[in-house]
Amino acid sequence: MAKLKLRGKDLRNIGYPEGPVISVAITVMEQHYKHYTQEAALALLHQVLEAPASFTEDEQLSKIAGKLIVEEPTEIAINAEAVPYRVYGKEFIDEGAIRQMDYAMRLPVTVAGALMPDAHQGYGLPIGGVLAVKNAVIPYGVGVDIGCRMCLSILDIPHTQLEKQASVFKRELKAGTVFGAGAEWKPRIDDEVLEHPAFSEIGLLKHLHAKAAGQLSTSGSGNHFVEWGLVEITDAQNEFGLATGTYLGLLSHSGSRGLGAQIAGHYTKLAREICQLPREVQHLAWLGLDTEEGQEYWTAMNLAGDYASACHHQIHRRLIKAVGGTLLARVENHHNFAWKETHGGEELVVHRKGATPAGKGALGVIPGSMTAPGFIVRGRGEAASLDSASHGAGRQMSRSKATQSFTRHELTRILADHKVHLIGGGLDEAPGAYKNITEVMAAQTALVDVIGTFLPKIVRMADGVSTTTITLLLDYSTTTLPLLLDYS
DNA sequence: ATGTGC
Repeated sequence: MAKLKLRGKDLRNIGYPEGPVISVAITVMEQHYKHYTQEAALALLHQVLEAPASFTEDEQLSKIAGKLIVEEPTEIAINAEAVPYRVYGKEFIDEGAIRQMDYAMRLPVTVAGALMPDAHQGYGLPIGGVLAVKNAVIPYGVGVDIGCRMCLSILDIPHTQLEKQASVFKRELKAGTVFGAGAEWKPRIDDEVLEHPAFSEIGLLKHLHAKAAGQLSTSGSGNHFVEWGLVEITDAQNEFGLATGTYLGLLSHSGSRGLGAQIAGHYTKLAREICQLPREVQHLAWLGLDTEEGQEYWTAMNLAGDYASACHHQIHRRLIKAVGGTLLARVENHHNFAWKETHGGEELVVHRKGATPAGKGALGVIPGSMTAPGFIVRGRGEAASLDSASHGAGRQMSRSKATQSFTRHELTRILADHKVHLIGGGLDEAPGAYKNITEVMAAQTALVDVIGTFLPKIVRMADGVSTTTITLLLDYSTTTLPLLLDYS
């Protein structure tokens, strides 16, 4: 019987890639499968090529499989050129955010994007980044706090009561909210969002139901807040049918708490396994919208959005009831989310990571800071911004830099000057850590029209002490914690 | 942003 003779060409013909695998395969086959016909040898080699992972235990074929697994291109290339995109308020935006956006615009799935004037560096997509992609969703294009949103209630209580009855509003704000990582509201609240079928359909969500139930109506930490303030309606043609003038308002900013954070963490890890990208863009790993994983993320993301909304509604319901008010109008909008939208005649997935939806006529709230007004806005539907606007003033200083730059005494002075009462809050959230909201708004006059403003008066935030301090205090005694940390 | 770990 003729001895087996293989040539590189034979292997390339059945799909073998160029490289060392060719000679390794020829050597292995000619030494250990020499009694095989060429046809049988090539058939076997084809099997190894199709599923190298299933031959890793084979003494001889594993040598070929090993080369194939190593050589298999695992990294998805990004484009050399970025898709052009519009930057609003470029003079306010740090280089890091621009660099991240430039990278995002080079993904093969990217179709369009824009950068909002409050942009700053984040993980993967910058905060303030808008990214429209084809048939995929990027977990870190949405962000860790899925469904983070604003909710404003305008009440029928005369605005003068806020000063006259300040102690009542302060008391109820403290009694009706709870802040901090891991914070729970007790006793647990029933809400129909907890009955959502996704909680029983997706394994991860089954596991998270108890956490979600415990944290419903809580506010989290960082830049999250609940505040009483003065609404000034300036547009006589407002959608609420309200006369221009001053109203009492309740404004909250928070997201999907541990539920959303766990969903984000789980699916971005999964995306990074499935979609291996160059180091610079590894956080932008996506899930195909038509894959099981992508569909699961989409369902979970939407659940986290509904949950974040439910949290706001429960907080507002509790506080409005406590002060005996009636709702006149409400404005609510997500600013960390992805939507299926049509742009330029194409259905795309639009990620807004710290960006306010501003399609024509869409209402939203863009907060300022503790001492600067926020804005009630109506979207203008500007195509170049992909129907988006900023989600706030944006940080001009990192949390650590802000903590080093200000003293508690200075913060107290600034708050007093603006007649703002702060419960909790850290130096990392000091007004000076933020960009000038007036300048940021001026950079996006093409994106939104202003209907009115919201001026914070009684603000509650998480206690902004260092993580180390919290750990020490927790170790020391859980029961003394509220007293030690309450700056009010 | 979360609540605990390259």
